[in-house]
This record gives sequence, C-alpha cells and structure tokens, in this order.
Amino acid sequence: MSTTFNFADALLNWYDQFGRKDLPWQQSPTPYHVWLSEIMLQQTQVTTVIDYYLRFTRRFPGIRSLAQAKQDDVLAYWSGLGYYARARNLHKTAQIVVADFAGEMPKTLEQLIALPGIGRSTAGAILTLAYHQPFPILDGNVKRVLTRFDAISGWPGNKQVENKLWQRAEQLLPNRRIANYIQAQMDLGATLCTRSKPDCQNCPMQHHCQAFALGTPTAFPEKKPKKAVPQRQTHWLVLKNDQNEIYLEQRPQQGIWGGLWSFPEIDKAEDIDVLCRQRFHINITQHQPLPHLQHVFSHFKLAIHPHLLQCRAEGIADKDNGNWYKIEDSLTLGLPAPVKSFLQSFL
DNA sequence: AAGGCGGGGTA
DNA sequence: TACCCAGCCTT
Repeated sequence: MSTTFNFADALLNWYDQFGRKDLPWQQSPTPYHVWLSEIMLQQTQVTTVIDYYLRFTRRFPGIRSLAQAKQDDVLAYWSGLGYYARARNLHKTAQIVVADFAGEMPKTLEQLIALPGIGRSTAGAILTLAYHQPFPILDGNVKRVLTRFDAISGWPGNKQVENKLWQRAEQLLPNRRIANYIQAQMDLGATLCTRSKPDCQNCPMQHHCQAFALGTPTAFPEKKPKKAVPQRQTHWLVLKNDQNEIYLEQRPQQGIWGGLWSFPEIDKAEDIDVLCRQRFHINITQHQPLPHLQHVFSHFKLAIHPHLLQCRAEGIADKDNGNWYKIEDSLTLGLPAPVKSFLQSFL
C-alpha cells in the first residue's frame, strides 16, 4: 500500500539528524530568549548575531533588567547591528510587558503582534519555540523552502505571493513537535536549501520538490526587482577642543541611525567656520578636510566628508542633545558603524 | 503597495 | 560588485 508524502514527518526526521541544536538562544528557550534572538535575527545572519546576543544577555539577563535600562544603554549594546528601530522597539516592548503583562510575554498572536517590533512571523516564532503552540512563520528561510517545494513564481515581497506562502505554511503545520518543526524549517533553509548552492542530493524533500523536478531550484524564490540606489553626500563636523575631546550629538529618534550618537552634519561644506560661530558659538582655529568615507546602505550610498575642526570648548550651544567626549569614552556610546570605525582610527 | 531602515557575509 | 539575510513599520 502507498502512503502520501508527509512534509512535516520528513522534515522532523531530517531535523533529528542534521538540525541545529547548539545555538546560544536554544540552550534555554525562554520567551525572553526566543523573542530577543528573533528580533536580532531579523534581516541579520546567525553568525553575526551570536556575539551580540551573548553580550546583550550578559548585560540584560531578563526582561525586567531590559525594561529598567536607559535607551542609550540598550542602543550601545546594539551598536553595529543595524536597523536600530529594532532596539528601540525591543526596549519599548520590554517596558510594556512589565507594565501590562506582569513581566511575562503574552501568549496570543493578537497580543504579540500589538507589541512594537513584533509582526506575524516573529509572533509565530515566539508562540512555537517558547510556548509550543501551532503557528506558522514566514522568514527568508521558509520563503525559500516553500517557493521551491511548490515552484511558486513571483517575488515573495509581492502581496499575492506572500499570501500564498502564508497559506501553505499554515497548511503544512504538524500537530506534534511544533517547536522542533519550526526550527527544522529554518535549519533546512539555512544549511541545506540555501540560496546559491542547495544540497538537493541530501534533501529529504528531493523527490517531492517541484523546483528540483524542474531542474532549476535556484530559480526560486524570484529576485526582488532592482532599482538604482542614489548617491548622497554629507559633511561631518568633527569638532575637537584643546582637551582632545570630540563633540557628538544624539540623532533624532526618527530617521536613519535614530537615537544614536554622531557628528553634527551639514549638507554642503559652505562657510563651515561661520556656521560653527553661529550655531555653536565657537571659533575654529584650524580646519582640516579629511579623506571621505563611502558608506553603503540598502537603499542609498553615502559619501561622508569629515572636517576636522580644532576649536575651544567654551560657549558651545545646544548642549541639550550634544556633549564633549574623550574618544575612548565615546566608543561605549550607541554609535553608527562608520562613526565607531572613524573614531577608532582616531586613537 | 511601496519605501525606509544597517551592516556584514558571500559569491 | 550585487545580492540578501530568522522583518517590521509608516505612508
């Protein structure tokens, strides 16, 4: 007699042999650990996250210590990881959970999605990995596995395609071992059903995968339609006083690098000395343009032109969002990656 | 539906 | 160099 192929059973059997069980956040998968790791892993690879996760959990071992922290401190531990709204939302959510849920992550999809920074997929990961409730996730791994398994064409960023994927992810859910199953989906996508060189010969889905049958597994998922990224310019005012301190400002919460510390910025390098007198009430004694840095974002390129401006400290204005720092002290702040790298080269 | 939002690994 | 990664939020 013949039996129909069971996706979940095959995946779970594969997971028992080849799945990942040693990742830091798997050692004690509390709701806090699962949530934190899921946020860090949004658009960020596992190998990058591991060190950040270990440092972050040493400093903030639980949701209450995170809730009590200053946002500045949280951002400092996120510095270099990017997508800083994740850190700001993480902090906000910790405070909400402590205030409204007695410090315990909620257990329903609706309550989780209502929290800042948690969408349907992250909520699904928390519900499955921490609470063992049956929900689908749809991260990059699952999108890749499922678009191949069903040979689904179209870009997964397209709403129609995404809806189809959610539907399929839900349909394939097993009624047992849900946490292992969700982890297995991610493991399959991350270690075997990879973007460039999928190891189809060792895949438990090989004989049931539509993309493999077509002979073009890497044709799925379809690529995002690309568009040109604009090149922008900015100038950094690297103010340096007689005590060898540099001046840093905290950026507004909204926009790029929100809440992080950086140099005062201007669009055009006109009349810098005059501007410094007007805005900061200081006199520049020496102005040295430094070689420009090229920084690449996902949506634009930024040419940064630093201007080293030697000046006297007294009388500097708008101190409410700016401060003088010794360079070695500044490195413990929440700094954008190019600012940190620039300051380190200064030592 | 489209765009904003980082930084780094990889081919 | 181009692509994309355990996505979410705003417009």
